[in-house]
Amino acid sequence: MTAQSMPPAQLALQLRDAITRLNRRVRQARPVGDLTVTQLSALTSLRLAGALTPRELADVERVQPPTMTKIVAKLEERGLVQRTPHPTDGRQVILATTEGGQAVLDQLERVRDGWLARRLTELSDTDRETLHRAAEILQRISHA
Amino acid sequence: MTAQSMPPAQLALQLRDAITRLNRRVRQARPVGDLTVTQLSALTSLRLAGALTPRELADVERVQPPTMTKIVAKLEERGLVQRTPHPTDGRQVILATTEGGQAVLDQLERVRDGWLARRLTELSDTDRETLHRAAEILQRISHA
DNA sequence: GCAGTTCCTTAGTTAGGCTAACTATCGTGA
DNA sequence: TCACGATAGTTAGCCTAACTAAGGAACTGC
Repeated sequence: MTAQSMPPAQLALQLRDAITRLNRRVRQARPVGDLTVTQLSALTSLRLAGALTPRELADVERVQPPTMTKIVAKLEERGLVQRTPHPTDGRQVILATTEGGQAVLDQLERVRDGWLARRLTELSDTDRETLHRAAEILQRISHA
Repeated sequence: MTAQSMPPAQLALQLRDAITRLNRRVRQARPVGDLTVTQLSALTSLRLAGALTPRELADVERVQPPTMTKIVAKLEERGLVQRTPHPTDGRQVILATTEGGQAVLDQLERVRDGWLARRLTELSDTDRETLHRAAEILQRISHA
């Protein structure tokens, strides 16, 4: 079936099916240091940005602030992120990765998303190119 | 960045990022009759297959049997699926959609995945074609 | 006919999401 | 200047969704 003959509603179903199943699969594989996909994602975003407030990190991760409070609490428990008070605004907190957090991400650099990466290795260049373009589209959609 | 210059490990990261975020978004929108995405997915698979045992449905949905027990329990509570004993094997149960379940799916046919479908409508034919091909690849991967 | 296996369920845990409501701080306008 | 609304973060409580461990019931093979 081509794009011309597939209406958005049907594509939505197929796409949702694909992402929910793949999401389950990816979540099953807990790769690095017992961190979940969600925790790793937050940690990665934090390092990428350098330092963020919880609200900013919540916005980046597309979750509500209380959810980010929990995620950050888990990461802090493990000593992977650090909270420092904002220099001028007493309400705000600055989050940053610790050396331990950097180490975990460095390890991630080496291990990466093993299961998914292995599957991708088995694909053709064309398929990988398709997935790459699809990922860009989906990221754009998610931020709409 | 093209497929040639993007190694599988990096593509895996990008793809994982895209699907986890989109998954969060899709889960937020509870479309039909108070059913969750997970429940709808199971119900859809069940109708597609006609009738399945819980184990088979769990395999299709890529969850562990206890998880499927809970999902089926919720669907049964709402009268959307029916359990009948296996004719010869007393351990097994046969699951099938009820008329109510069919009705919900028919309604779904009409409403479909609203939020996602709307986003897809805004895309170009080329982008939709890309997503369609990507979904096929991802579905294949999830079952590997 | 017993031992092992399979199927399903129950029980309990954990992660991750939400909303509502609270505390503390900030900023501003009368 | 100070009272009050707005903002940042957390807490509390609830839900879904996944897991593992362990159990009972039924089947199967020797």
